[in-house]
Parts: sequence; C-alpha cells; structure tokens
Amino acid sequence: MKQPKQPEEATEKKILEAARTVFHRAGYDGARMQEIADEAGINKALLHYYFRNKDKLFEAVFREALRRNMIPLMHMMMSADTTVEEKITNFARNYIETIRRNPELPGFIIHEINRNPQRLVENAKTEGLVIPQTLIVQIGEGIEQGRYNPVDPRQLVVSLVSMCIFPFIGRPMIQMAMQISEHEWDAFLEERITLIPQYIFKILHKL
Amino acid sequence: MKQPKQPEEATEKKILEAARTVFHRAGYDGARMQEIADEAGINKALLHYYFRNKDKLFEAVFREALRRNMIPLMHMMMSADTTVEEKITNFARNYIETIRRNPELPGFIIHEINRNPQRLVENAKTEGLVIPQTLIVQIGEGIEQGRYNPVDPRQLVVSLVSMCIFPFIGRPMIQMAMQISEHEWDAFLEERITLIPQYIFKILHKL
DNA sequence: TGACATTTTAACCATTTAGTTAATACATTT
DNA sequence: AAATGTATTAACTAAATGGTTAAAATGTCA
Repeated sequence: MKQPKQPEEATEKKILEAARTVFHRAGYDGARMQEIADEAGINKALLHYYFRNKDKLFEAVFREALRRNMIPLMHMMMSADTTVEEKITNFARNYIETIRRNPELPGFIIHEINRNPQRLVENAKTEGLVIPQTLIVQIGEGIEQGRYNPVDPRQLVVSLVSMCIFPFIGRPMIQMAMQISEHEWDAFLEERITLIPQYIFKILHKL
Repeated sequence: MKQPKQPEEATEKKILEAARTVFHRAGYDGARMQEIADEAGINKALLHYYFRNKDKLFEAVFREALRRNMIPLMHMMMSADTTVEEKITNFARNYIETIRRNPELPGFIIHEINRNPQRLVENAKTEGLVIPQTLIVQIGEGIEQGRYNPVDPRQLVVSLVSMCIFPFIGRPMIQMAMQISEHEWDAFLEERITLIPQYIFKILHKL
C-alpha cells in the first residue's frame, strides 16, 4: 500500500528541492515546515529525520543559493587570463542568463543577508568565499597606463553589479514605472546583457 | 499610578513609529505584534484598539514607506520645468541623501512587493502612484534632436535607479566583496552622489 | 526466513502568536 | 461629584507551528 522506499538519497534531494522552492518564495520567516513537507510529498517528521530542524534545513538551502549567486561574481573578479573587457562582458551575460532561470535567487539572498548579516561572514569563512580583486587591480593598472579614464574601480564594479542584479529584485517596480508588460520583460532583460557592458565601456574608455 | 493619558493622537503616532521600526527590520512575517507593543511601550491589546489587526497596521506602514521611497522617483520622472541633466543630478542627490537616513527602506519595500506584488498594484490605484514619463519623453526628444546618443531611455533610467538603490540593499555583500570598512562606507556613498550622474552623462552625451 | 538497521508515518506535545474580553483608569461634561 | 465616553490594561483563547515519539514499513544480509 505504501510507496516503495526511494532509491539512495532520493528523499534528501526531494526535500532540498522542496525547501528551496518554499524558502526562496517565502523567506525563512514565511516558510512553514509543513509546507515544505507537502511540497516534497512526505511526512513532516521526515524533514526532521533528514535535517534536524528548520535552521539546519535553511542553512543548506542558503549555502547553495549563496554559491550559485556568487560564483559568477567570483569568476569575474578572478580569472587571471582574461582582459578587463572580457571579464565585464562575460559577467553580464553569464550572470543575467544564469539568474534568469532562478529569478528569486538574488532577492532571497539579499533579504536573508540583511536579516542576519553575520551569516554571510560565517559562510564566507567556511565556504572560502574570499572574493579576489583581480579585476579591480587590472582596472587600476589600465588607469595607471593611461588606457582608461581615471575612475574609482570599486565604484565602477559596484555599478556594473547593481545594473545586473537590480532588475531581478525590483522587477514589479520597474515594470510598473517603465510600463513594461510581462510579454516585453524577457526582451528587456536580453537587451541589458549587451547594453550594460556598453555603458561600462563608455565610462571606462577614453574617447 | 498609571501613566496619564497621552495628549491627542500621541499614542497612534508612537504605535506607527514602533511598527515602522519592527516591520522595517524584520518584515511582515518576522514581525511580532508583542514586539511592536513593547517597542511602543504599550499593551498589546492597544495595538488592536488602534489598528484592528496586523494586516491593517502593516498596510499603514507599507503605504508610508512606499510614498517615502517613490516620491523622489516620481519627482524626477515628472517635474516639467527642469532639464534632463538637472532631473538626473537632483535625483541621485535627493534619493541617496534621503534614503541614507532610512537605509532599510528599499530592502523592506522590495521584499514586501515580491512577497505580494498585487499590493503594489492596489496601492498604486488608491494612492495615485501613476508614474509620469516626462523624463523618458524628454530623453527621447533629445535623441531625436541629435543632442544625445541613441540609447533606450527606459534602459538608461533603470540603470540610474539601479545604481542609486542597490548599494542600500546589497550593502553587506558590497562591503565584503569590495573590502569597504564600516568607516569608509559613508564616504563611498557620498562619492556615488556625484559619480552616478557623471556615469549617466557619459552614456548619454555625445563626445 | 528472520534478525537487524534504516526509513517513513500518524499522533502527539509544548510554545508561540494573533486576536479577544471584561474590567479599570482617565478625561470631559453636566 | 455623578454620569458618560474614551483609552488602557491584565488575563485569556484558539489556532498555528516547530519539534518529538513510538510504532510500522521496508530493505539487507546471514
């Protein structure tokens, strides 16, 4: 009568997927253990069997989200063998195309970090999330060599990242203010992939 | 023995202030009516006497937050008697200096809008939050007249707004990634007030 | 097959939380 | 000062919620 036992680890996976869905939509405070259990199609007690409590389950979801969100950023800031221009172009495309498939990700992470900034610090330690400054340094060198306008590299990078991330967290506001229909939204995002690097280069490059 | 009755409306004000503090910090789901009562220094039942329930109290806080956050935006997009350049410069200064005094505001609003996008639509109706497109039109005209580069005005305005708002919601991430100390943060923000318009003009203005 | 370990469930428990009630304090008007 | 309406409180209630327990189902392997 009962379902057969799941093959190896399948349950844990189902739980994590369900937890991701619910936590991403509702945040830690808005998420209910019962809802996660329902979403996973299992008993609530089984959640506690696999993950001792809500905190532990959340932590697993948060860690994965952080990784998924930060990896494109770290890749941009690091990879030694690309030019400034390549890093910026790749980042815009890479980030927007990746996050597009999980558009609630940035909002989730940012909300949870602001709810408890300490968590970021601790995860940074254990997960080795030290963000390398290669891009910043590279821009600095370009300025010294007179190839770029004398901008503050940090301000420029923050602007780049802002322009890529904000549309995902501010979508309803943007759509309303700019009168962009649901139907137009995808094209609007797509356009940004190429526009944002162009903007940055206008700021960076000497005329 | 008991405190004397408060002068006229003072209690309602105290409650709203306390509710603002708590809701802004914790969001709707994270806020506790008891916590708000404590913060206001009153009995929990008094909350329900002034505002029938949590929803009604929250709605009051949310409406005020929305107004405070959107007014600078609307002012920029509207005011008939300023140039494109003035609108952009004023907005960056006005928005950053205002929000700086309530840095949790954008995060609060964005989180709550994403939790329930419908609320934005309804508030827009009742509060008359129809955002005028004067700035967009003005930029369009400037392009037609050959004074500006042929950019998409909406993309440009979204970029402007992104650069102004994101630092407030992404602060912990930015500080960590860019290695900006608490002490340096204020100066970093201050710099953006003038930098952001410069960036925008580089994109907009013909060389 | 049957003993043993692992996985899953139903039912339960303790605490928290939004909201209510009924009584009390206070101010105002007569 | 008595009467009346408003503001405030302490104590309570019902529902929701995270977590537990003990038993049942399932798989493994000697």
